[in-house]
Amino acid sequence: MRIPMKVDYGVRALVDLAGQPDVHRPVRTADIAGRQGIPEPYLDQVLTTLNKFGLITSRRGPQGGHVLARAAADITLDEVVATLDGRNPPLECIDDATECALSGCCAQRDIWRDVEEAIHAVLITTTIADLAERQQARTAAPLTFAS
Amino acid sequence: MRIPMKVDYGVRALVDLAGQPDVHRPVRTADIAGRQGIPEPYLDQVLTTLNKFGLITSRRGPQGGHVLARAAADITLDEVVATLDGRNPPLECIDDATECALSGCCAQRDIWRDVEEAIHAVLITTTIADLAERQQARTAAPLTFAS
DNA sequence: GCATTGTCGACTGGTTAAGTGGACTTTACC
DNA sequence: GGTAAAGTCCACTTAACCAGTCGACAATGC
Repeated sequence: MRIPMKVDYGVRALVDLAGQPDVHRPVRTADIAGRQGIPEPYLDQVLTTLNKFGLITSRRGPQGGHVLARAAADITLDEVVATLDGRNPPLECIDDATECALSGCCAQRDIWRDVEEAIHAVLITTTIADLAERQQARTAAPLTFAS
Repeated sequence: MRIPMKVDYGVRALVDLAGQPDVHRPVRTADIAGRQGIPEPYLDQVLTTLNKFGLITSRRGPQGGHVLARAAADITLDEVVATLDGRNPPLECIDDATECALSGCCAQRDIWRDVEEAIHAVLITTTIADLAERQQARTAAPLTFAS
């Protein structure tokens, strides 16, 4: 039951983009990687798939970089997960009943589906904008216990 | 976000045991594997760890096999997952804040924790007995659309 | 044309899902 | 009581997948 690193990195990158002062100026992979502590060559792959699926738009060359393709408030976490994790159901049989001969009378299947829906419920109600906002509130007024 | 096969198999095996007419007679690995469509040598490993962590008790030799160590109603899915999947948090930083230098002001962390808790909530309210009951209701009165 | 930056593919190391073979334990039978 | 068979237990191997690295290529701007 782990969140793939791809997803974590992808969300972090999108939040980073959403938090830029000028949302239309492209941000370089290296900058995001540096700020977010992500191995750059790997982030590279993640951003490429985000671009391919239309969550960001990327421009090459000098002054190139990545920009959110849509308003941050329009990008739900659920969509990011689906894009990067390839719409994987938690178990094969949940989407494809033929995968398991016992599906017809399988009690577990309901439970795993409940789990999936519980996850879905959390992810669909959260947008990149929510996270960026929360993030900014924290960095602006960091918790200083020792002041 | 996948359920490991170990977990699926483990749950299936426990439900199988709970559904036996005589709960105190040991059931062989091969029988469970056959009924549930699980590769036998792999189920073997799963049952061994379930035994090691006290969810079942196993006896070797002729007439040997596996028996639930406790009442099926006392075994929650959450416990099975924890036993077989080794209490993995969805992301390192959730249990161990030192894992990520940015934890202090990381907005995502809350969300992943919400996801974890949503999963937990489903799993902790479901017991092996629930599943066994549901299972028996289905096999007893299967859906016969064409009658 | 050349530096800069994203894109793409191959490659490596670790983890998971399985399969294989053998050791160990208990029971039944003679 | 000794022995063979029926079982679980345990260590090793293989194949596939994920995380991460590296290097060649393509596009863009000056």
